Amino acid sequence: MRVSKEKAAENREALLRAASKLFREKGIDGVGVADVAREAGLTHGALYAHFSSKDALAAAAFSEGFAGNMAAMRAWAGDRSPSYADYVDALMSERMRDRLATGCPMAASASEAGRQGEAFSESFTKAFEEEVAMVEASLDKAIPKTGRRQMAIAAVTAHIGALAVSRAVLKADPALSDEVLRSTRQAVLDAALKHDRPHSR
Amino acid sequence: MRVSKEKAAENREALLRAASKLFREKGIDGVGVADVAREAGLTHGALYAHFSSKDALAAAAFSEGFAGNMAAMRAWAGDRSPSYADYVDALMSERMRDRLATGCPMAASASEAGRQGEAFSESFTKAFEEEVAMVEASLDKAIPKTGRRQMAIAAVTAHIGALAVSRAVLKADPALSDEVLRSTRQAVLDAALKHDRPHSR
DNA sequence: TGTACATCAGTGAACGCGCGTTCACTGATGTAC
DNA sequence: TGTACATCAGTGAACGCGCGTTCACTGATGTAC
Repeated sequence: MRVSKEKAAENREALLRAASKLFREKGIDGVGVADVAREAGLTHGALYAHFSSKDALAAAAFSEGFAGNMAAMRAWAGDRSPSYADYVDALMSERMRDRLATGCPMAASASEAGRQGEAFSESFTKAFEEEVAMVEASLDKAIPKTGRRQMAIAAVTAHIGALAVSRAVLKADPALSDEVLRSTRQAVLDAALKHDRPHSR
Repeated sequence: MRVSKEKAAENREALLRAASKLFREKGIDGVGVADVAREAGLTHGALYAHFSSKDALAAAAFSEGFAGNMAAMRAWAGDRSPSYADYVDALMSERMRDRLATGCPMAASASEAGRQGEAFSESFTKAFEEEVAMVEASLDKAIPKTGRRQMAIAAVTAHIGALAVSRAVLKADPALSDEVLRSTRQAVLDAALKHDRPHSR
C-alpha cells in the first residue's frame, strides 16, 4: 500500500542505516538484500523502489556511513579543527576496531572494494580523497604542500590497513591485534614528528 | 575411479593452486567450490576427499600462496638476505598491485579475513607474524629491538593497506592508485631512514 | 609372478537453502476537478 | 470542502540460479596371499 512521502523518506533512511550497519559487520557479500530489508522493517521488494540494485544500495550505504563518521569527527573536534594526533588517536584505537557496525567503512571493505560494481568503487574513491583532504588540512603548515599530501595519503592508507589487519588477527591472537594498532599509531605519529627536524634524503 | 597416490597428490596440489589463484582474484565469497574444482580439472565432489570444508580449503590455499611468495622473495634476494628497501620496492609496486592471482594473499583478503572461519584466521595470523619476522630481520641492527619489531609491524600493515586501497581506487582513479603506492613506499622508507638521526620524543 | 579382493580418489546426481531481481497486485496518498 | 481517480511505496509469490555439502556408485590401484 502507498505510504506518505515522509514515511517513504524515513523508510529509505532506515534501509540505508540497516545496509550501512550490516555491510560493515558482515561484508557486502555476506549480507543479502532480504537481510537489509528485514533489519529496516520492510520486505525485500520495497528495497527496489529506492535502489536500482544491490551495488547501488551498497554504494549509497557506504557514502552515508562515511559521511556520518566524518560529521561525528568534526563534531567531536568541536570548534578547533581536529589535530593530526587527535585523528590518529581516535582511529587507531581498540574502540574503533571493535565498533564494527559504525566503524570506518573503508577499513570494512578495503579488500572487497576492487571487486564490487562501479557505483561502489566511485563511493570508495570519493571517501578516500575526502579523508585525505581532512588529514592534510590537519598537518603542520611548515611541511611543504606535496609532503603534506603524501603524508596524508600514507596515514589514511595505514589506518585502513591497521584496522583491517587488527580485525583479521583478533580471534587468533588478541595481543598481536593490539600491537598492530599501537605500532601503526606510533609509526604514523613519528612520521609527522620527524618533520620538526628535517634531514637530507 | 581410484587414481594412483602420485596422481592424487598432484590433484591436491592442482586444487590448492586453483583455489589460491581464484580466491585472490575474486575473493573467497566470490568463488564457489565448483569453480575451484573445475579450474583444477576435477569435479566438486573430489574436493571433499582432500579438504573437509571450504574454510579448510581457503586456509590451506592461503598458506600455500603465502609460502610460495615468501620462497620467491628469498630466491629473488639470492644469497644476501633481502634489504628493507628491496622488500618495500618489490611490494609497493604497480606490478604487485596488478598481479592479482599471485600477489600477496593478505592484501587480497585483509578485510574479509576477520569474517572467515577459524582455520583461515589462524593461517592469516601465522602469515602476518612470519612476514613481520622477515622484515624485522632486514632492519638495521642499530635500531633497538622493540623499535625494529614495531617498525616491521607498521610496515607490513602499511603494505597490506596500500595494496588493498590502490586496488580499490584503481578503476575510478588510476592516478590516485599509483599515488597511494608511491606515498606509502616513501613513508615506510622514511621511517627507516629517520632512525639514522634519532631525536627525543 | 599371478590372482583375488579391499581400498578409496573421483564422479555426478541430489540435498536444502539462500541469492538478486521481477512483477502482478494492494490500498493509502496525493491531486485534479 | 467533497468526490473521483491516478499514483506509487510496499507486499509477497515466483523466477532462475548457484551455493556448500552429502552420498551411492565406479573402477583403477595397491596389497595380501
